[in-house]
Amino acid sequence: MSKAPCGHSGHARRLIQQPLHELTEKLRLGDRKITAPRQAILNVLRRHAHPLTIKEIHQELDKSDCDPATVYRNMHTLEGLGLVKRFDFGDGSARFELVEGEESVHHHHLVCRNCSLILEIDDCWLAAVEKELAKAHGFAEINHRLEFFGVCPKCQAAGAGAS
Amino acid sequence: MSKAPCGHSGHARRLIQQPLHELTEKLRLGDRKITAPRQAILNVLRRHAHPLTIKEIHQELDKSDCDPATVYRNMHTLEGLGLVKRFDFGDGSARFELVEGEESVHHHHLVCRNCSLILEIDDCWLAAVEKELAKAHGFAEINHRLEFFGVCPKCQAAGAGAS
DNA sequence: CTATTTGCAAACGATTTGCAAAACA
DNA sequence: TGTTTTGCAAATCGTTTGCAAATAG
Repeated sequence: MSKAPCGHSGHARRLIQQPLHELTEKLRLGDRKITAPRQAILNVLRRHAHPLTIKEIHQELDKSDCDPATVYRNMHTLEGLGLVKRFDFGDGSARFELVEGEESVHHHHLVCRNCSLILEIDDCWLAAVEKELAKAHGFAEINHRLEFFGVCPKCQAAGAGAS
Repeated sequence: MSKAPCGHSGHARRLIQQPLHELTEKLRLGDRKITAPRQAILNVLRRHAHPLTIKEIHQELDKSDCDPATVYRNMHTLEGLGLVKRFDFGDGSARFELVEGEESVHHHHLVCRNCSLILEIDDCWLAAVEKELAKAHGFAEINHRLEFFGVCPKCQAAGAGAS
């Protein structure tokens, strides 16, 4: 069916995929050890243009390369170092995506409510809104969490009419 | 200081607060029984202009008026009937807000990362974006989840500099 | 009276944590 | 070698569910 191992596919937004050594370099700069589990996790993330759940990451690790707890711990570590960004699609599982380059290119997703197909949405028009809110309510360091949900073309065709 | 029992306060956006009988009427129309727990829960929600967690709702119920499981079940029921709307601030707990009138007035929130102060944001500029996305990617029934986070004025003053 | 709802306790899934052993630097 | 990290198992947290008793209509 689809080529993505977990049923995800869709927009190949940015497959820039910095080489592994560039990622591990960031670990080093953060005084973090370059362990096998970490390299394995980074490699899994490098293979995907979409955010992955812990379960998806762990399953794709060569035959349980490491314990789930280790994945959880490392996602925190990597998030802290700015190597990955956490997303929340409201389904109870956190999702993680590799951050490219220096800055996290702020973006959102369009997720199929039915098959979980994920499209990356690059544009974000909310910086101006954030400024307005900051001014209007005196808040500082404003950011936002935004995701879109809908039914993808395939699922519309399949479930035509019924749910 | 604030009158809200759980430390929340801020924008008293819409305290329209339809009378209880108007709410229970909706239950009746949905073929749902008007039980004590349900009335109690609706009354708690009626007292707040901001979304509440299950725990907050349960704690405010007169001396454990009902079991937490009952609150969970009822929030599903009420959500299904369109009486409440579910929000997700990404902190692991669902939040529920009473829906006013017939339609849920679509809105978002500005949440203080430090003290959880919640402001209601009425404007939403994303209908147009949803249409664009629908057209561009062939998705149907698009909606979105959007919340803003920041540091409120008080917390800025308090934690000035340090975190 | 009959279907719905509740309370209670057990089950669940995602995530976290304590601790001793294993692995990096 | 000294510190970080891992594996494993147990603990937590929010939420769901099975089932018999209580209750609304």
